[in-house]
Amino acid sequence: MARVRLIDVAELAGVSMKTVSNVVHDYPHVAPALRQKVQSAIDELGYRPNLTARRLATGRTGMIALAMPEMDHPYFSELSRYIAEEATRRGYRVLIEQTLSDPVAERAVIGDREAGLVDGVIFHPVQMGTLDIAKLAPGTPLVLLGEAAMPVMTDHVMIDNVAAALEGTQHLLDSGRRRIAFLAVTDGDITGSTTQRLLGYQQALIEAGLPVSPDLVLTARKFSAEAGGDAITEALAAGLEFDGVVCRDDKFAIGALKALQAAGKSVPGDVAVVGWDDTFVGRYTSPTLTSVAPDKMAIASEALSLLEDRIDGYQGVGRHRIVGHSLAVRGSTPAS
Amino acid sequence: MARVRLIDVAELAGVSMKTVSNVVHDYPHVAPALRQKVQSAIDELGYRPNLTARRLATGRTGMIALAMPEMDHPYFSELSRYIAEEATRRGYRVLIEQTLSDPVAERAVIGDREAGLVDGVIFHPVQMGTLDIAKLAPGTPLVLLGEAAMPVMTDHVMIDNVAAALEGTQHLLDSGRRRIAFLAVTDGDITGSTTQRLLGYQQALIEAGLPVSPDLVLTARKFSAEAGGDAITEALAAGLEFDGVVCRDDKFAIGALKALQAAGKSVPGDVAVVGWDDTFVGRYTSPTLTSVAPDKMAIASEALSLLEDRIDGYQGVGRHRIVGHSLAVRGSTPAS
DNA sequence: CTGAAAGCGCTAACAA
DNA sequence: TTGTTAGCGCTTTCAG
Repeated sequence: MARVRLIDVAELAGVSMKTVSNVVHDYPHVAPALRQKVQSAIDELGYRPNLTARRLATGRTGMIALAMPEMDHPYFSELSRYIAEEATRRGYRVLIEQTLSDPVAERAVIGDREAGLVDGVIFHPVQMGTLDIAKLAPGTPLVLLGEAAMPVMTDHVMIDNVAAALEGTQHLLDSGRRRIAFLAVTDGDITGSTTQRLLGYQQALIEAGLPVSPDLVLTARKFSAEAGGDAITEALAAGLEFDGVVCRDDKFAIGALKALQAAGKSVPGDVAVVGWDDTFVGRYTSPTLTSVAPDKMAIASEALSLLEDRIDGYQGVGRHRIVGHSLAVRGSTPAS
Repeated sequence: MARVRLIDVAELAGVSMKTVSNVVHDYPHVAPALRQKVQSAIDELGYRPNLTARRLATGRTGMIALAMPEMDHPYFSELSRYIAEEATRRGYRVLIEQTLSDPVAERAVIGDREAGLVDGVIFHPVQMGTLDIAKLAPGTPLVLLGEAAMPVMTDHVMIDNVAAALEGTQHLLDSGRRRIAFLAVTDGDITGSTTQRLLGYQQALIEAGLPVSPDLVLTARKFSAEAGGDAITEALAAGLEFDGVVCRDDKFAIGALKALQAAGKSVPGDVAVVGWDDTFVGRYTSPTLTSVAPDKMAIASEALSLLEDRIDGYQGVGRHRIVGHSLAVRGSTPAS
């Protein structure tokens, strides 16, 4: 019960604190006999080093913070898992910071009024612009995730959104679709992901010699499957014709799937659907969902590499890592 | 850059550390003039209190650990979200501990060789029995989640699995189904959730005067949608007839949905399906999934209440909290 | 290869 | 109301 300290072990073993510490840390140069004696003292007392004290002495916490909008959003929960695994592999523990896309919470993540909590932060911003971030960022090592505008001073990991959107659209074009819509979002996307994806979509149309019609860009009112579905339903009601739709997000795509079916359209027969993030859910809708698949594992490991550099003292300018992506082709698009 | 300490602020402001500390903590009795002076010194230096040092001095970390099998499993990610929110509300930060159902990782959660990391632990065990847990549990405040066998010495939050399974089965019976299967899991469920749910299922059958046939208890080989689907497919191939199935888990239910459709059975026409956990995915399958819905928010708040008691020194025997559940009726079962 | 002592930055009891 | 001082438990020079 009463907590045992290093010095207690030292006394029982009849050695100094340093020696006990050496044993605890598996230092090479300790006489076997001593090590033995110390170890049994440790066992007998049930000694467990106090991490807080160690941290104060070393200045390292062995923890990183992972700040993201929602931990139960499929994309973020999947990404978190990989980040957690990678962090564990590298000897860090993960502190979760859920921002719920709240600007105040986002500022708190990096402009934190307290120090010494974590060694570094991996942050997926939604509301904060890169300028804000650069301005507020304290000395804490920081790596940004997601599509925050490129010219940032901070380290940053993302996929090539333009290329990915182009490929997704291309896939639809390959199967003969000609009137392809894009399902975007109105608000809450300051970071420009939608813009970049839209760009890739338009580029694909242009390369195919097709017109880029603003009518075909639908916008959902919020980040939810329902809102995505509503946008589709309204477009259909307004008489818009399209035979394919590239969605900014799997959630939208799922809503779209439902809305299309409700409207009597077959997927992919009448309308083919491409989602984004290759989320777990997309494998269980019907039809299953074709989706742009960011290499989540690569995002996790790149992010941790960059962060670890910073933690180890790297002070250079912001680095940008583009990691791979692919298109997970499933039932919502015809085999091209 | 160079970190600023309390004493630096004190010197600049020409006061003692205690006074600065008072200001930082918003202590009531500080002369306004002094407070002002100290505050500007804080701002000028950009002072931010070092949490690690504070912890060492106070003995409280302000953090709790949340240990669960997989952070990207829909049920756990949803539950985590509520726990994180509740924790934030109560002033705690959440450290994530992903066990991946690995016995070694599970032991590490509570038998940790390090101390002083967190004030308490919320743990959803999969592999560890309650005896193991009780034996290993150090002085750390601990609350268990999930269906670990009841007679534990530790605090524990769960829903009434027997009753919930009974209601789910009852719902099927109400709509006239008579050959109702139960989709269980073979391994990896030491904690007895399956057993309790099976019990409720059987009880419902008995109350309805129906035979309890072991043939109707199907078992998936692992915890995945695929495995759940396979179990259904095999049962169908073996000529088993059933018009309803209660699944131990939404994942199984989702697999079942797919397998039934693949076999040409309509849902809920030919076979009605009930899932468990009322997970996000169930709202986007087709048909949508009827599912037993644990009150996740209640689980989160009860768990935190119990844990906070323990953190505050409560030493009594293990308490068990049964929180509410309901049945989210959707498209996979006919309106009764 | 092992021991002694000086911090790490903050809190809190005790004085003033 | 404000200042002084002794820890919190561990790490880490620097001697021995």
